[in-house]
Amino acid sequence: MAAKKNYWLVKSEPVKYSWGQFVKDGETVWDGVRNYQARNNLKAMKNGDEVLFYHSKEGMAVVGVAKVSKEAYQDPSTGDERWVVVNLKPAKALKTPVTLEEIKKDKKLQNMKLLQQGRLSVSPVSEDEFHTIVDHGSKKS
DNA sequence: GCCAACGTTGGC
DNA sequence: GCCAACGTTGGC
Repeated sequence: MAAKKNYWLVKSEPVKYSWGQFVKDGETVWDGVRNYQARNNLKAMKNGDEVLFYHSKEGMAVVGVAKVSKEAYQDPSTGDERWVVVNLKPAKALKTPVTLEEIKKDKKLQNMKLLQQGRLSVSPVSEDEFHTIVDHGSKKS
């Protein structure tokens, strides 16, 4: 076991699907991804991988951490075989949301895909970046 | 609400 | 296979 764990970041517009709703649901199917890069990232997710949950537009902050509870499978919301989904479960909420502004200010986070490619909805995060963010989120600001 | 950036599509 | 047009996303 103990294959190396990977880290990711997914975004959602809170208007559409918020962290609060996610926690209430207990588990969700991450569907609606219609972008190849994002799709490839979904496919690379493994059970137990940790995923930063980011609110785009309204909020613009990482608000919690989720875990992959089911690896990629065919998107049930479309017959198109190209698209896949994963299941995610909330792992823990961040005490303080880590805002985009804060991420931009942190030297260690300058290489994040989030900053380089703002529009990508599922992106890889390095272990360092992951821990840095969770660190920010566990502090009172 | 606006605008810029990017990805995707379709015509050639 | 290339490139222009279009649509969508997301920050401000």
